[in-house]
Amino acid sequence: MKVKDYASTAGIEVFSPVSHTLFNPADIIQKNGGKPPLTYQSFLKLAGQPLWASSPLPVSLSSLPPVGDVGYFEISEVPTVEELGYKGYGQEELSPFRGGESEALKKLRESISDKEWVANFEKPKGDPSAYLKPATTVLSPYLKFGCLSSRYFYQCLTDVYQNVKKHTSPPVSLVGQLLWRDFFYTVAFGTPNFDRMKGNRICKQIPWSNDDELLAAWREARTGYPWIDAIMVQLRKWGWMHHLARHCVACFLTRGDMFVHWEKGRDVFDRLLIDSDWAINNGNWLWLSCSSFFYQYNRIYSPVSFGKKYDPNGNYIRHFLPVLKDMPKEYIYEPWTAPLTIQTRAKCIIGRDYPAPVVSHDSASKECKRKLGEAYALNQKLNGQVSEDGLKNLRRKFEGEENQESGRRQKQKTLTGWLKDH
DNA sequence: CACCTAGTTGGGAAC
DNA sequence: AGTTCCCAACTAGGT
Repeated sequence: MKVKDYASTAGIEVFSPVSHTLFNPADIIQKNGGKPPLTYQSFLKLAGQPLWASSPLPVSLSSLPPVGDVGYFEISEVPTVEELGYKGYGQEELSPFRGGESEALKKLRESISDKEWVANFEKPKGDPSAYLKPATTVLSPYLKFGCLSSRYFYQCLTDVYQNVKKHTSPPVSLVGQLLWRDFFYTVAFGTPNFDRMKGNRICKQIPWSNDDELLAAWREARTGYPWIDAIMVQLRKWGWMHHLARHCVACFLTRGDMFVHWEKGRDVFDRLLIDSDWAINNGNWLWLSCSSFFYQYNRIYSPVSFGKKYDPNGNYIRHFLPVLKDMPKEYIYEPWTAPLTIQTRAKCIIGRDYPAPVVSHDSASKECKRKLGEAYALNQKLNGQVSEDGLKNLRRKFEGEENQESGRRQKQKTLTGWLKDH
């Protein structure tokens, strides 16, 4: 199919009529003076409405290329799972998600058929422990492989929004999720060495440890923290887990507990996720490791309480870690605290049937915070980001706000507390 | 009905 | 899109 034919059929601009993304990253970067926007909000402002979105969806294409017409390349056989290096996987180990465009469109229609659900969608409010019916659309693998067009998805969502009274907005809405995807594509496209720490101007330089033992325990789902290990089993078996579940394990590997380099975790996700996408995967590892975009390194996901608040009974853990299925719910998130009689009754002795924790979250997370604090201070010094004058300005601004608010507030915030929010 | 106590909930601040 | 601690406010039930 010729680009011009498609464009005239679709009634859209001749430039980039077909694309993997909603916007052209180069356009956004150009609008921003040559540098990619580094916050979602600034990205939204630059992006605006996509030009093609006001046109009706193309209902048919004038022509399709003959099967096998791929220009200079020969079509080769689709490699088998074994040929791709995934040996020893039984049928029950395979992802429950089927591939292909038909499946993608079926899933899309199912997802948008509940208009109220679409209108009220708010990420990250979904339940990461929901596995019978995931809290999100699970359309990411189809977007990644091009089985589903992000532009078509966008227009379908716009149609739903037009037929409801009110709907959520970016960043939390469903359209907001597509925009997150374009945000990461744009930054990734415009940032040299985006996929590594060294030579990457937006990445904090942090002296991550090189502990292969800890990395292996994380990768192989034997950290001793059932919430973490269950997520890693879901990753291995399904190739997909909920957004917040990914947050928990990424935080645990890097800045939360193990202090292992985010590039190592990135490689594992890249290999095992069925939706792994270079820009989005690297972007999220930069985010979760507090290397870029997000810098609140004190906010650490608890490997115990985070999952518990969604799934107090531990059903998710019981499903993905059957060895713990008879552990009483009082101990299932911290089985090493269960008395031996309970462990015996649950047929799960810690240290024999299921590992003891490889790190103590309490001390490990404190140590991580300390190291991040040091690394941040060093980065600041090296980059000269906060000069003496800059600090004075911040102090003046803080005192100004404090005076304005002191009338209606009894307690005073400290300067350090305030600085963290600004 | 006043008063007490234990337990729960919600918001703010520190880390 | 963090967790924990603390305290005020509130509830339920008992005396």
